[in-house]
Amino acid sequence: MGRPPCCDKVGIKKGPWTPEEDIILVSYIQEHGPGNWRSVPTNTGLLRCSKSCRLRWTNYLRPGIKRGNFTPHEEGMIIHLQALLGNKWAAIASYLPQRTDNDIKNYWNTHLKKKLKKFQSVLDPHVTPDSSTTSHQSFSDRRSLDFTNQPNQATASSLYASSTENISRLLEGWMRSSPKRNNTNNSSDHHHPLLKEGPQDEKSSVHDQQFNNNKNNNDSVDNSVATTSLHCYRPKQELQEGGGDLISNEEYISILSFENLNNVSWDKSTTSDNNSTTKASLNSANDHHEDKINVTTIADHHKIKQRSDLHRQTSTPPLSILEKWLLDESSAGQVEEINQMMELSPIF
DNA sequence: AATCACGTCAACCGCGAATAT
DNA sequence: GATATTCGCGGTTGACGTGAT
Repeated sequence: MGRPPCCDKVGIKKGPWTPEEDIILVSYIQEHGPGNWRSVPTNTGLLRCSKSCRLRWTNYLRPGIKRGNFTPHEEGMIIHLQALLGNKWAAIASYLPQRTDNDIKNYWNTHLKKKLKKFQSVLDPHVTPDSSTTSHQSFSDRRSLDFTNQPNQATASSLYASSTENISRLLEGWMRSSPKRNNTNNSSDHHHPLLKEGPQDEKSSVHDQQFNNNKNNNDSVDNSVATTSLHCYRPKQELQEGGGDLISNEEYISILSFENLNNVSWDKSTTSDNNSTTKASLNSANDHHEDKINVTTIADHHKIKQRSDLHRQTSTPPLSILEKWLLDESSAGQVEEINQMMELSPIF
């Protein structure tokens, strides 16, 4: 006996959401808070299934989402977390609060995978492009291959912006009126952003309010939805100066370092508060089984982390060294930093 | 100018886990 | 404890845009 569908297929609308639908959904969630998705379609009159509503909210309408180009730091985080956790996009997204798992997944599949392949072929022509491991990656890779397809991203961003601009403004108004976003008890705040005009000159208000802790100022200061502001990073220059795909000695060293990093559990360097795990890790630096256990531990941690995500956004938990680094986007000299970290650590 | 191929990404689907009854 | 319901995740699809021919 199969599981019944989440919603009646008859009369359910599919496909892209219209601004009107977005407004209805946002309006409802503002009043009732996210959750109880089952009741959303019936209460709002939206001809969408509950899953679709939830997805639309979590991936696009939820305040605090940053869209548009991924920064080099974000790329690095994704690459390393993917190497560590595998395709646990939700877990990875928990380290990038402004990015959705769907966004990260898409970015990985469309951009980073290719970069890795390209890089691997440059690094070692004998390695088959689709060799299973994706851990042989480094910031150097990012730096050398960065932004080779910026124009496409820019195009996509502006397209998105054009379709959701209204929602963006709508959300801005909401954020101003209800600082405790995503609070399921915020129903007392009945201020309707829909009925309020959101001045365009306050576009930075959406996610800045929530994630001030881990944002650097070099990052996009534009809205959670894409804006016309696009970035031009220095790596582009480096790319040109460095002669395209060729990598320098320094970068090569960095690559090797990251290989080491990925061959051992990150727990070894991060779980100072977990003696047993750390000990086990230290005692078996080359033991893959042990590594798996450690990775599992981290994955479990992520699961727990996800569950408390809603509450986490207002109270930052203690961060491990790794997490601190991951979330510290001001680490402009990340490559050097990581190399130093690994040099200092006997584990590496 | 028309057509084709490719890239991107929003959205859907199916499954498993979590929670409620 | 068993069953039903809901939620969340990851894989995949398909529409759309862009560039090449």
